[in-house]
Amino acid sequence: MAQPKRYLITAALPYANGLKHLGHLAGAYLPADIYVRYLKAQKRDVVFVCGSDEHGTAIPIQAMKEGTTAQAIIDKYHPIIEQNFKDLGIEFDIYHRTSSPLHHETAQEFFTALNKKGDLQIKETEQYFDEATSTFLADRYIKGTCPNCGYENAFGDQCERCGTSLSPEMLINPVSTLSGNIPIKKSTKHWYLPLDKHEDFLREWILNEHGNDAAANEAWRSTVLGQCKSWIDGGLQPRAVTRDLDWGVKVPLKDAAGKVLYVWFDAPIGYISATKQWALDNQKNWEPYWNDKETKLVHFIGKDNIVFHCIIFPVMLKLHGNILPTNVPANEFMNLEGDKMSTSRGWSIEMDDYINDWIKKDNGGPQLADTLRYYLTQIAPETKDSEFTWKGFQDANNSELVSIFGNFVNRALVLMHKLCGGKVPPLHADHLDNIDRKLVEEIKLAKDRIENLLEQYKFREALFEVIDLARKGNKYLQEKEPWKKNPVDEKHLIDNCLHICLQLTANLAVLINPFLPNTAKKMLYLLKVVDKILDWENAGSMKLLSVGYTLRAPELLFRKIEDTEIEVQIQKLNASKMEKESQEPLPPPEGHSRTGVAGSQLPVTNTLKDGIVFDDFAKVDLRIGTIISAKKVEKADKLLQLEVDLGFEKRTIVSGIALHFNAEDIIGKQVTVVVNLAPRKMKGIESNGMILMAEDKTGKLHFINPEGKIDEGSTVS
RNA sequence: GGCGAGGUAGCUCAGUUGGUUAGAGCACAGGAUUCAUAACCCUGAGGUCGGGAGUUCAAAUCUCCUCCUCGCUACCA
Repeated sequence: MAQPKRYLITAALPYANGLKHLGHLAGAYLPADIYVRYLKAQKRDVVFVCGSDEHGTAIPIQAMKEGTTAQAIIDKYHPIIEQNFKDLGIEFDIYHRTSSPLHHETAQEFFTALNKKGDLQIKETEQYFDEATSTFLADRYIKGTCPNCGYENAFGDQCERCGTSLSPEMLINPVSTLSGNIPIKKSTKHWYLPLDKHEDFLREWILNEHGNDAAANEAWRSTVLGQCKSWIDGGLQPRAVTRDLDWGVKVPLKDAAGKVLYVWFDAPIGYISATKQWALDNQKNWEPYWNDKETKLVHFIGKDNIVFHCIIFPVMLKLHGNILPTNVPANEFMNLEGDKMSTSRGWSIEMDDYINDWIKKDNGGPQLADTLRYYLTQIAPETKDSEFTWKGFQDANNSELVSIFGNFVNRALVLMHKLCGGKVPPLHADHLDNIDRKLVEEIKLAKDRIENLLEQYKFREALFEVIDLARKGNKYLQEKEPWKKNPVDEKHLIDNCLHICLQLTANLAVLINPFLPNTAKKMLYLLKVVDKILDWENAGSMKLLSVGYTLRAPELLFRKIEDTEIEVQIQKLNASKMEKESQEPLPPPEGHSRTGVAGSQLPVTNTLKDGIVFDDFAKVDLRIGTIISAKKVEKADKLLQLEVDLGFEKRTIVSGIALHFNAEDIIGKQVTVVVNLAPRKMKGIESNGMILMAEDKTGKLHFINPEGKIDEGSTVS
């Protein structure tokens, strides 16, 4: 297949409302960086763009929580995240931000182009409106009681306690968080992207052109294809492009005051505006990167972003006349020590934490950035969710980087100093044997294999090949045993062995460079050669070092990581989790953002419901009953169908507690029942009443029942 | 419940269109060695390929059923 004329590589825009963790790094930024470094070593025309995603409601809400402004929030996190990437060797050509004027213009132009062509639909809907502040309320600005778990401070889009997705209409007693008033319904106009009209295009483009048996094009990962298929088959809906909010890119129309572009619409356009800014900074033309069919566009993302990069953004690009991505090598998720990573639950390692603990310390430095890059690549969730463990991190460093790779390089240099006077020895071609020739051949083969794997985004395997080549070097040294050779009679054998080992070392520098750039640099220093050696075309060559050249004294590439260091980290992790858990109430166990790469951490406080008078309470008829039968409701995960003996009658009650109790375990239990609640049908079964449950801070449910068994039908007041 | 992705040695994972005794790395055990960060090198043990049935001369690989994990979705008063 012909090589693309140029590449545009993107990594998901981090949402600028907080720090990013190692899962994000492993999922998108690191593989993207490796790919880009490889392409650049190949001297291909490539631009690597990224930047902060700074719009959306989570940011002004974060600002409210911290008692500051949205602008202050993004100005705080944008530079930190940017610096974190630098410290970890993620080298973007530009790290832009969506709050920049250039981005606003670009996004507005994009919207206008689609709108003028009639690609957008306009719909009027009723939405909650706060009369006190004269604003339509975004989902996040409405609080109310969660219909699922009864939590009083659920947001209009999601309950932060039980994790249920909501819409503002579902909330009981909705309240505006801006004024505290009860919002009214008011009609508002919005623009929609009719995704349903593009189903045929998506089906053809994704499933046929990039399906498993795609002949000419790149086949996408099965995880990505599967998710796309699931979305398309599920039926696509028109999606609102605008919303009522004052934080974001203003809708560029006269009759759209108070409206901004929905963050999911403007964020991916951030890739384009970043490219434009890069072009301005470097006196280049950005247009071919987005418009010329000979550009290869690749999006590196985590799996939570698949729908945006494979379905929605491609539709936008197609309508706008841009090129489409050639591939979207999304990674799955990386768990941490047996549990999902989550900043809000304190179960994560932020990039910032790692940098402070390992890279900035005296014993760390850039080599420990490489150790992290090594381990994260080795366990990259390319085909399924994977798991970060501190023990695994230590093992990867100690038994692979130190023992195999670092050790080989060190042996080669030490032996060269001991046996060859600190200079690159000559090669005596007439004395080469099969073992020598085989190793030389292996170096060339390794280069080809690594190249192929990288082109297929198989970073884990590619990295293994580099280490494996170092392993072959160790084996070769063992077979040759130059330290046992007679320095006079067998000098030519010593020379040949060390000559080959040193050339191999230089090759290892070239091959490891995309993965561990700091290590490659250090190797160049030891070998006293210039950066140019790292050009990919040099891999496989046995002429990288000149004969007779003096090299530097050996230095260790990696240090060992001690058990005590690992213990400290594990303790730190547990402490952070405990600390978060002691704060009430507990954030939901999961939840990934729909636009950026990170879920947001949200403030939640316990507030009391409004006061009531006795008569209000007296309306509720509470009775004690005994569960006499219980069975799971078909086709529902959370529902149990109960029969409750209330003394005066037996009733069927459907209760959403199946995730907490087994049907057979609760038979005979006494419960408190609201008996005068209006009947309601669920899954075709009429429920006549409601079982009262208490929920502890871990989210576990408990029955409310009398201390000892009492008569059914007893009143509660 | 529906859809999607997975379930292969203690751990992390490979296994192309079904074909000889199912592979690798790490960890582990034994041996050898000492140039090297007690590192390297050799050898070995370890798996009824989640479970069951079927198709086939032959199945980790195809079909059906079933269990478990993850994601999306439905249900949730």
